[in-house]
Amino acid sequence: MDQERPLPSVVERMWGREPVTRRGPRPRLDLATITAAAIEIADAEGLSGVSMASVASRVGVAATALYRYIGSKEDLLTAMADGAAPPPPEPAGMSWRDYLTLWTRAHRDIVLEHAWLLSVDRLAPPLGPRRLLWLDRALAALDGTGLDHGEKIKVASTLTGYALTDAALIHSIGGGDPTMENAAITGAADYGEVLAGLLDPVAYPALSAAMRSGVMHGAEGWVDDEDFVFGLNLLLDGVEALIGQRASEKQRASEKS
Amino acid sequence: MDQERPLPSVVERMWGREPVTRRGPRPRLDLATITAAAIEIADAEGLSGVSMASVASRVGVAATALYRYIGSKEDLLTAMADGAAPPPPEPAGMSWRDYLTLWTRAHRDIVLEHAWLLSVDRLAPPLGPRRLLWLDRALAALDGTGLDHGEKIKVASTLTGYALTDAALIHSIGGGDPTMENAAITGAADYGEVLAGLLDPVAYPALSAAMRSGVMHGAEGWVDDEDFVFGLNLLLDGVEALIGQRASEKQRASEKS
DNA sequence: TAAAACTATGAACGTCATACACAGTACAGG
DNA sequence: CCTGTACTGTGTATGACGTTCATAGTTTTA
Repeated sequence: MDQERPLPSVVERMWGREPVTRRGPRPRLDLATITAAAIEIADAEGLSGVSMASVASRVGVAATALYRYIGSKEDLLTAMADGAAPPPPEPAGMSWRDYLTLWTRAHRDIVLEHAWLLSVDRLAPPLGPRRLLWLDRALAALDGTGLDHGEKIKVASTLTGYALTDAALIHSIGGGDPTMENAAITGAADYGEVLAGLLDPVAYPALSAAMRSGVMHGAEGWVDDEDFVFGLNLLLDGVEALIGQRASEKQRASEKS
Repeated sequence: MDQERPLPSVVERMWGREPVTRRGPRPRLDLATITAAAIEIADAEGLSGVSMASVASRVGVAATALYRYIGSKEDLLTAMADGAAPPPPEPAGMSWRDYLTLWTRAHRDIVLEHAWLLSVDRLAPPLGPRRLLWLDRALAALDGTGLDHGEKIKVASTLTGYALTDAALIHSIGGGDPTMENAAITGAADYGEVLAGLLDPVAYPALSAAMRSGVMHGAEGWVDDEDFVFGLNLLLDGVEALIGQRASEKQRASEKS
């Protein structure tokens, strides 16, 4: 019943806890170089280019050698998802709102730079050191707002979800990377036209009205930073309202005493 | 240059546009029964149980017969993602806010019932008839709020993202389905403990403070409906503020005239 | 009745993740 | 210094899977 839970060994390795034995040949690899290689491949060729064989050959070993470091390909993907995150921006005296805006946008940009994250990230709570550092900074930004720990975490995870949603939208509509894999739609204009052609105005009254109105026509940037800020502000306005509510609660309590 | 864009043939078939030829043996299948079979398998065994062979055998044909109806497994997954959506709730005289709350929760519940959607859904804009019906109803609920079409769409897509985020959170933390595939974490209590054990309080000050505070301890429902409503209200408060802003703009314009 | 158009089949291929036995290598203790 | 031990990378093998293709069978059209 201690904290001696086995814990996925990949997670251990992500935290630098490589096994401590000093016997046999010195390992030629470590988890970091493996994941770095895998990330490079995924960035260049998409996730479908990432196979055990391709990663192994990039780091110069046989395919099966990787299994000395990771238990399965799933583990590799988990490690990649953490490894793709750079250090978070530091909240150098910014307001919580400015920082979280910056934080969320940066988060989204990472996903856009590594579009394969959209296919890897199951939105599961992170366990790797890099992703947790991001979480930490978001919580830190909310210090002094009167929110409790649970609320802060929920705010952060909601913002994470928003970053992912926005990235997915930009990627699937505007993007059109050459390395894109599920390129169902090639541009915003197409999407609007296709929909307009498919929709029965009786069964889909509101949607076909929207399509006829010409939103989404004109591919150039109907999903742009303004739209990102738009949706984000919906959230942050809500957060701000909550903070105000907590503050007034606290004030009322102090008046009472 | 007409709207005669080829359009993924799966999409055509999702809309019931099966080819019209009347020669040769009558087809024994159609896309709907194939996707229904695939969805049943995915619900029962998870996404990894869904192979061309397993789906084909469930509908009683050889594996390769499926390729008469779908171009690839990717197409099958696309069709599954649409087919898993039941008809949306109808806004029987509800306020936009009540309806969107209902809508988002129902959306999330669908994802929870079909957890494999988390791995299939790339958050790409939908093209199938069922998913678009959901979108239509959300837009319809926002009629009369003064928002323009683009804003309505952005609100709906933000809510979609929120539903997915929340479903992912519940699934990965609380869930613990037997059919779960990437069961990295088995319960909320574990998550908090594991994190508390891993974190260096110096490098992760805010996060380890949160962990020490005991949030996330006690697996029973730290992610519950209250939390869902909490985050959702952040969003809806923002939407409400926007609607108010649009309304006052309109009023000012009419005063001026 | 014959051709045409379409359907399902079975075999075959290439790719991939992964298991396993083996060979080589470095440290520990005598 | 030397031997055992524990660990690392390799090669081969296997089974599952997605997909292609030629073929045989079936229904409609002419």
